[in-house]
Amino acid sequence: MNKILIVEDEIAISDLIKIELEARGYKCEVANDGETACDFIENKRYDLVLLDIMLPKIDGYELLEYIKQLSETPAIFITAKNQTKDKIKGLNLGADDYIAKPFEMGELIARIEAVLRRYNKGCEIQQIDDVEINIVSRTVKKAGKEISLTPKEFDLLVLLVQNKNFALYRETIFEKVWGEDLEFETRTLDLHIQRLRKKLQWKDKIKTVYKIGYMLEDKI
Amino acid sequence: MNKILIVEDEIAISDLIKIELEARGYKCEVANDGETACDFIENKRYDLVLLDIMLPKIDGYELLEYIKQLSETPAIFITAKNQTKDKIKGLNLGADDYIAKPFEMGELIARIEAVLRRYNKGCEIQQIDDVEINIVSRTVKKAGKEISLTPKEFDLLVLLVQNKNFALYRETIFEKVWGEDLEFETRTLDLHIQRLRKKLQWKDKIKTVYKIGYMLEDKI
DNA sequence: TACATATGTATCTAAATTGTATCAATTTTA
DNA sequence: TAAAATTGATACAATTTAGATACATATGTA
Repeated sequence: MNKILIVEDEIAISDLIKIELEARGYKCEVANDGETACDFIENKRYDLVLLDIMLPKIDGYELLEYIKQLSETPAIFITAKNQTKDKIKGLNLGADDYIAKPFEMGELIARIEAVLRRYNKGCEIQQIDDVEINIVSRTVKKAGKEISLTPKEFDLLVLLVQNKNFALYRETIFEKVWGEDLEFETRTLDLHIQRLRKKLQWKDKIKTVYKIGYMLEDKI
Repeated sequence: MNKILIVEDEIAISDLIKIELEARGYKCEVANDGETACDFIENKRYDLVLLDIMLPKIDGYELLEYIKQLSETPAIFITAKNQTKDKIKGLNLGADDYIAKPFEMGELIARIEAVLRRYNKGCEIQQIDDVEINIVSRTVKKAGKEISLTPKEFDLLVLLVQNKNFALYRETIFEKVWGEDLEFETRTLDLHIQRLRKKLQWKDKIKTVYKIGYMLEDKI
């Protein structure tokens, strides 16, 4: 399930987009001004950001730069002005696409899907330190040597990697890896973390966030 | 046999890539500047182009546009700069993937294979080790000697080959080979895998991905 | 009909994965 | 600092899954 942040000051429009996207199975959050958007971006993880250029206080360009500093989250610009200048400026700053108001909802969906598809391409292989994770072949190598992980271990690793530097709640991890069909108050998750740490020799890299859950730390 | 064009002005690097790729069974040609590359692209056919962005005379972006005008050949960008901007620009222009110098050769190979898989270069004849699979005549040879496969076995083999190094879910295999009209919880698939392994002497090459399904492994 | 081939079922066995129980270590909190 | 809460470590048991084998049912062929 992809999570999309909609940054748009016109509530009529943001609501419309939200409804349409949710009908198509996306999970949406709305920020009606730049500050709220900043706050969301700092504290949550999105798969894509829809970004209006004309915003009160902080404008879309600034916001985009900020997003790109923090993460690799793709962004699509929305603007009222159908000006080529804006288009160029947006794309140069790192926007992945651009759509002008008024737009057909179908076109927006198509663009969102194109961008998400494009981003997922590059994600078949993830590299963290000397560990290479191949998501499609479900194999893991450390320093070139293959490490054998069990399915649950692999799924857990992928979740951690895809949310690196982001503390994940035990609850969230259970939901994503086990699918909430398991009792919550057991030592199962800890055990799997333990096994991952051992196999990858990631004693310190997988951090325990006391009373919260776990996090994969990947500083530059 | 896939043909790859390497466009890279640093001869040390282009040579290195060439050697590694040829060791893995790709046929390679090298162009050390944009003009030579143009010339090659006009006159020959490639399955994939590796494209350095920083080139003398004609740069990688221009070259990519030119390639995409002429053909549907997929392209992967190589660049020294690990800048998000470049990444976006490249992908927007139609690059299929992106890799930053310095890179692990293994990662480059994986990305090349991912792109080729995506393009599904529908080669009529596929070669895996000493096994030659002719998809149109539906015949299989191992070390030049014909192996007789049943229809289901052949379909299964083709599916595995066309998705090599890609873990296929049991469910997916059932869907593609049997067309979901078969009970899911049986040992049928396992049995067919077993028969394929025996006939092709591919005990280790067809890997069991525990709790997931099967994968044809074809590295190096 | 008898036979060969292809394909699926049933069943048992071996192996791998996953979870439970328990206690030790660590961190927080009072 | 002591008690409480939380997480780490270890051993083991239960469960799940895939491999192997024998056999059954088609389906077409001589």
